[in-house]
Amino acid sequence: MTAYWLVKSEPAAWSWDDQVRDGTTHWHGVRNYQASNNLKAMKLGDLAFFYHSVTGKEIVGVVEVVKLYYPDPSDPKGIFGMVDVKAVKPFATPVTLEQIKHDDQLNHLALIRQSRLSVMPIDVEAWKRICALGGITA
DNA sequence: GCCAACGTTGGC
DNA sequence: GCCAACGTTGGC
Repeated sequence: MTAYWLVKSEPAAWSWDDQVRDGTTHWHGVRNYQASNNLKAMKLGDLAFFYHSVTGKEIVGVVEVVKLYYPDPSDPKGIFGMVDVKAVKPFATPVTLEQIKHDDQLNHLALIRQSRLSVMPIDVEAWKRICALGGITA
């Protein structure tokens, strides 16, 4: 059973274009227990929305989990881990934070309620709805 | 173990 | 650029 997620990245640091160019990458740098626990819960083949935070504030594409949680070598304390993700497809139309905030079926998401969380689960209904808004098939 | 101080994220 | 939210750190 595929689970669905959302991961955030500031495009100035790491953008969807960077992700597409490099294909498969290490989702390193998470330094928050809740986000890290979400990474830990990801399974191979799970899908995640790729969200541009700060600049853009919109979901721009879909990535797939291709390697399970393992230690993040960039964490000097060796506490946090990461997964590997691969670009799957871009949204035909990016779905903005503004849209999600004003959508009765979507404004329950942690993206709105917990704005600082950088890795979060997305329920199936919300996944389907956002895919529809983005002009892609779920 | 509490809590004040501090640092970071991310929307506005 | 500001600041609210909130997680982390460290003194006690």
